[in-house]
Parts: sequence; C-alpha cells; structure tokens
Amino acid sequence: MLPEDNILFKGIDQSDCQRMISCFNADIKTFRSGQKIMDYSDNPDKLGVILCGTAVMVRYDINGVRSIMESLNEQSIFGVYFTFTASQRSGIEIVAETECNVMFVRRSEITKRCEKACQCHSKVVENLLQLMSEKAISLNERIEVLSQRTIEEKLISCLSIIEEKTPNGKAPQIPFSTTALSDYLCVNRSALQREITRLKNNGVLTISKRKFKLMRNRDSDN
Amino acid sequence: MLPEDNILFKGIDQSDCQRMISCFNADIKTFRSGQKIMDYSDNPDKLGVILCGTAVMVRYDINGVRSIMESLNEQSIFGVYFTFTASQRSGIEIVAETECNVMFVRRSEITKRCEKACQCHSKVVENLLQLMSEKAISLNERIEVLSQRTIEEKLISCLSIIEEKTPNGKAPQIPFSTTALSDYLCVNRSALQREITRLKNNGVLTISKRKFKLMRNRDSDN
DNA sequence: AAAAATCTGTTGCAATTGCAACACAGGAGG
DNA sequence: CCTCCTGTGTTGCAATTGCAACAGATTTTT
Repeated sequence: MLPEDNILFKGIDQSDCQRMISCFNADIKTFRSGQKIMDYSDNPDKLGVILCGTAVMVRYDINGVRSIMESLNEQSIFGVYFTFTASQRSGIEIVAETECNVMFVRRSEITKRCEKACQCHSKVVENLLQLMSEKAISLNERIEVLSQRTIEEKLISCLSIIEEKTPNGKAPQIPFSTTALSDYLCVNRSALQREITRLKNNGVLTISKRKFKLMRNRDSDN
Repeated sequence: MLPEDNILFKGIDQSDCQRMISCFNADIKTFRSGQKIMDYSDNPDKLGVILCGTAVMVRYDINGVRSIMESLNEQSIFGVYFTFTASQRSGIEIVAETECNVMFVRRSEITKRCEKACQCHSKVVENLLQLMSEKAISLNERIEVLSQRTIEEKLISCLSIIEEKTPNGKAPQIPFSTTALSDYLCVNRSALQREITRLKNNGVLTISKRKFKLMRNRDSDN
C-alpha cells in the first residue's frame, strides 16, 4: 500500500508523505497469523495502523477468560486510547488473525511541531481526529451492545448494528465465528447458541453460514 | 468561566480566544437541573463542553429501560463521537443533573481552516485530540467493566478503576447513588445490593456513604 | 488420506440474576 | 409536623445464564 492511500496521510501528496514517514520515524512490520502485534505492557505512546490483514484486540482477565474487545481490519488504528490507562491490571493484546502489515508511529511525533513539515503535521492531526472519532463510535456501539441485559437483547442489538452498517443490497454478515461472537458479547458460548436456536425457531432470525437476516415485524414474544 | 480556562482553548491567549469564539459561532447556554441539554435526534455536527455543573449521558432502549452511558462533569465534552452514527436507533440524551453552563460549537467550524486564526485553529484541534483521547479511555474503561461476566466482577472492576484514579491519601468514592450505579453497571439494582452486602460480609469491601475500600489480599472465596 | 484441532449444536443441572414486593431512612416542601 | 418522593436494604421465587460434557461437522496440519 502506498503511503498516500493511508488514512493517516489522507490528503497529503506523496513527496510530503515520504518526508513525514521518515520524520515520524514510522516503522512498518509484518506479522503472521496468531502473532502478537502489540502488548499494552510495552509502549503507551505507540500507535499502530493496520495496512493490510485483520487482527483482534483481546483481553485476558485474571482467570484467563478471553474477551474480544474489538476486531481490526485494514486501516484500523489502535493504541491511541490507552495512553493513560492502567493496563497492567488487565492483559490487553493485539493479535494477528491473518498475515498483517502494520505501521507504527509514536503519538508524540505526530502532535509535536517540526520545522520541516509543519503544514502537513496539522493535516495528519486532523486525520487522526477523524479516525479517533470513528473509533470512538465503534466503542460506543460496543457499549450499547454490552448494556443490554439479556443475551437475546445483546445479540439482536449487535446484529441490528451490523445490519444498519451493511450497504443496501448486500446480505448482512457476522464478522466472527459463533465462538468469537460469544467472546465479543461477553456471554457463555452455549447459552448464546441456545438463544440463536430459539430465535431461529421463533422465526425472528435466519442464519446461513455467517449471513443473517432479522425479522423485526412480528412482535418478539416467547 | 473565562475562555482561556477552557480545556478546548488551553494554551491560547485571551484575545485570540475571544476572536475564535465569535469565529466559531460558539453558543453558551444555561440549563436547570433535569433539563435536556442535547438530544441526538437534533444536530450531529454539534459539540458541547460543560463549563460548570454536572450532567449524565443516558440512553433509553425500546423498552424504556434507562442506562447511564457516562457521567459528565465540568470540562467534560460530548457530542464529538456521534458525527456519523445512527443514534436515532436508540434514544440518547444529555440531561443536566445540576444547573449547567454549556458551550456549543460546531465540529465543522473547528476542523475547517480560516484565514483569521489559523495558528490557533490547529492548537484547538490538538486540544480536541487530547480530550477525545481521554474520553476514549473512559469508554474503554466502561467496556472493561461491562465485559465482566458476573455482578461481583463488574463491581470490583469498577471500584478498582475508581480506586486507581483516586489521588494518594484521599478516600476512593463512588460518583453515583447505588441505584445509578446499577444503571451504570447494567445490572438489576437489588441484585447489585445483594452482592455489595455479600462482599461486605466477606470482608472484601468496606463502604460508608459513598466512600469505600477494597481489601485485595484475602483470596476472594465463598 | 489420516489425524489433530477447532467450531457447532444440544442438554441436564447448578448458580446467578432479575423481578416484585415490602419496610425503612432521609430530604424537600407545604 | 406531616406528606411525598427517592434511595437503601432485604427476601422468595422465577427466569436466565453458566458450566460441563458429549456428538458431529468442518478446517487445518501432517
């Protein structure tokens, strides 16, 4: 991927991009599926952008129970938000799901002003603002899902959000396996399975593979 | 409160502040306790900063169940994240808890460049970045709490975070009533009460009024 | 192609949680 | 002082959820 296609450098021409990448000391690395991309015990100032591939942000609590905090695709950004959190309390990691190329930049390099590329700096900051806004929206969506009191409500809330974001004409699709979905929803897998089956039997939900459809018209009783 | 005390205008001197406030078409309004400050059905571009007072971000789901999404104090910022979201799906509102002064700015006014105050604009954008970063951390903390599988774990996780943020020497304090806390944790109030009582009896937790203390040394059995 | 590993789907049982109802405490306001 | 309203604390019972175990399907590795 060329630098100027990168969301962080959007709107900046290629020559400036190259200059800024070296100015930022940006670092591009490749990871294989399953490899750990980032561990929040390391550097809180580090910021990553996925150039290609997919990854997940996972958390292991004291009992070793895994929660998927977020799924990350191409152009996803991570690391910005944990600048001040006490991450030692919980083990948060970014793990590659497929082969990934990741660009690392230090947040402080972006925020500071330098003589060489001032006009570009502020553009990058604006882009970053935009990205953080989008990221925060997805955090809010997550909270909306987790706020639901029952598994049924969590599931329907989650599927509604996916459905809403799916372009017209395309079939909405769950970006997880059922097992991973249960981690995302923070519920027991077999209990989730039970709910899915129940909703299918009630005609509220249709699933084939990962494609699904929600029927909202019938009043969802029983 | 003077403009230059405002977090959004931090590092900008007063004359520039005044100029920018009119340049931004910033709007300062007063709300009484209980009044609705913002309704996400209205303007997605609008951004608010609480100048004084406290407020809460609440959500009413389809069944009318209230969840506190966040509590907002002086200098809290809201409205930044929902720029593109379909918030019409769920009824999100900002409601004053006490009398509040709130400054409203349009997000697009901040991001755009103007000839009159360019150097200040980028400073404001940086400040905004900082604010969003902090806000996103609190969203992540909320997710961390809601990710916990049981009420006990949710409660302890929540209290740990509060404890960690409390300055040394001060007694950690819950910023909610128990009833509001149950909304924040998205659990049933009486079930939460039951857990609190149980933890107190087991010597894990001490609470007087809203001040509390967690004992972590004993292994939390029973 | 066989073996290993992971995911799906199901179920009985135990534990947790929600619900509803009630008693009591404290604060606001007439 | 009394009343109204909101929050606290408790409990029995019902509903939901977690847990464990298992069988079969699917994918990955050898």
